[in-house]
Amino acid sequence: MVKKRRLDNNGSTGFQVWSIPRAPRSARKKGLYKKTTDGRNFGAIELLASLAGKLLHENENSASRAASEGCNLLLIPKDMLQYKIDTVEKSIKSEDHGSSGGGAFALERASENSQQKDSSERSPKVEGDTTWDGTSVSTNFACCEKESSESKSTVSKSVNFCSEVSKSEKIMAVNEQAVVVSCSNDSTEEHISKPCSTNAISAGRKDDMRFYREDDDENISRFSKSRCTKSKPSKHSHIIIDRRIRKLLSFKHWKPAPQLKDVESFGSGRNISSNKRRINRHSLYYHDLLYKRKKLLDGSCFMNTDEVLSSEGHYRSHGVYVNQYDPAAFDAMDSQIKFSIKSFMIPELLIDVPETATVGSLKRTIVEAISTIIGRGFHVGVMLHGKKIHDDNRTLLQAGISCKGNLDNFGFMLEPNLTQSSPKSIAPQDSHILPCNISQQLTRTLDKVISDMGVSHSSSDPGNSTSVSNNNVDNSHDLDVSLTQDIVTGKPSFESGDLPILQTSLEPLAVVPANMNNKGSEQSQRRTRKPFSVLEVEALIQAVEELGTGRWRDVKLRSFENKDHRTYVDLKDKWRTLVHTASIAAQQRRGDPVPQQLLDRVMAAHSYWSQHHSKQVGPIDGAPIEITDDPVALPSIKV
DNA sequence: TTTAGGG
DNA sequence: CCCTAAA
Repeated sequence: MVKKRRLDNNGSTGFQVWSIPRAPRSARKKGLYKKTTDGRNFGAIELLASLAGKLLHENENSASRAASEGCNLLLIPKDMLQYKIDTVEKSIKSEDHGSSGGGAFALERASENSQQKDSSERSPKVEGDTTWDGTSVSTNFACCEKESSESKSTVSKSVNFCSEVSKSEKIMAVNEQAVVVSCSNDSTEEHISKPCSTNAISAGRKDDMRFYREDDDENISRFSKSRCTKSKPSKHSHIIIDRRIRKLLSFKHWKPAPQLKDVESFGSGRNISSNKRRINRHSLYYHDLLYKRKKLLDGSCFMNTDEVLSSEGHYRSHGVYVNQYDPAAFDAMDSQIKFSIKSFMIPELLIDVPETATVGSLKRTIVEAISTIIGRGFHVGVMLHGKKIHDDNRTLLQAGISCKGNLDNFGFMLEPNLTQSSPKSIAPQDSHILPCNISQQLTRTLDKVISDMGVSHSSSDPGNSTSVSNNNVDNSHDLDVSLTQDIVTGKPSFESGDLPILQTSLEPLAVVPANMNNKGSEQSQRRTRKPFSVLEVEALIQAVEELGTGRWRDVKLRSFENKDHRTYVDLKDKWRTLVHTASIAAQQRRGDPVPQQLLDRVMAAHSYWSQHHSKQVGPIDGAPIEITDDPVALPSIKV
């Protein structure tokens, strides 16, 4: 899935970026959209670069048009930028000269030049109804090219990158005057509507995206950090890129910040997942996005620009984001450009909290630790299983934190504290970049807290103690890769640009799950494994013996009606594994052993129902088949 | 929504 | 367990 491609357009700055183009599910499923390891696939930046190059030679009209639709995005090499700024400034004043779709046009040509073949990525048209008040919203990218043999530029190039992908719209969201953007799957609607308020726009200027030199992490190069305000609308131009780019660069890397209502059901990923799935196709897309993102973990692919996008297509106005640059992640690739959204980062915080500490003291500890870095103005909430722990007087032990052990459902929540809000102290603009990311650090902190406390498995459910234990093992194991995963999964981040929300929103900013390093968070969170008990297995076998396979819903209704955590899909899966288990040597079986007797029944029922069409002639209640008397039901030896 | 399978 | 094409 990882697509990388270098583009050297018109001899201008070459961009290289990691991009994860999407293809329709069907295409992907059928392998029509296999990744190409030779990097033949286009990259978003490549298109952007092409565009930039083209734009350099386009007339001002294009720029004007672009600026008028600045909700999209811009990516221009810095050296071009100066040029564009000038031209845009002029043309903005003279208004749009009717060069509708100039940007798109450029893009189309660019795509041709870049040998873009994918028909599904046909050059789209600029949305005619997209409006823009002409005010610039800009986000800066400072990029640093890694020196490579093929790179012409030996020195870093700076790029201005203005797009919804990165900042502008997010910032608008901050002020709750968001540009409404609804994203959806390929070839469907996207709406960029409502011009952003200048107010919102002005907030965007704080954003800053940077590229780091891979080989010089500590000496992070910062480049163009220009900003735009409503007073200086044209400081940065905007060039509209079509929805293709938008999808490439943004949607697949966006993730919504959990709202409290989502968080409330944090502990039941299933509910979240299924509910989300019902909302609309946006959420479907989102869900898919997360899924893909999750898959990216394996592919070491990343390009993270965190965004807030609710399933309704509205930006949420609260969220804590941390974007993170992980050198290690890049090491795996010979990428030339690394970039990271400027984030509000916090150095590692190690906090020792005794098990007997109270929740309140834990909160205070966290607040203290963080506030020394970002200042006051917030407080920390502790979430466990989707519920805020309000009783600060309870100890962690009493709160169940030490007992649960399962950090899946444990997290912190940074909340604004209006009484102490102080923009200056909270949002140190252009603050130095600290080496760590808050979510990660919170994670680590929490992990440490938990580990220091020593996980006491005083679980009341003996059947779960093992899984609890396993979870802890997993957590510690995953810790090492949390950085990468943060990037890939786009964990909520804490950006200076977002910080103003701290003063404007009463709602929790976000939940920072303690184990953000886990594969999924929020709605994509995998259900905690719940092994089938022997009794359940027996019930399943019983039901299948009577109903046959292929009637999992009936099986569910019959024997697992009151077990919400066992879906018919689960039952089906379990049966499949049972059949498999029964067919392999006992020595190869894992997990809690299932009595051979039951496995024999499994094989018998499986054989029987594979010979009989369960759907049609399934035995009825009270008249279960006598499998053991059926010749074909004899335990099969075959594998 | 269910079923059936791949992962 | 998850995900999803098909039915």
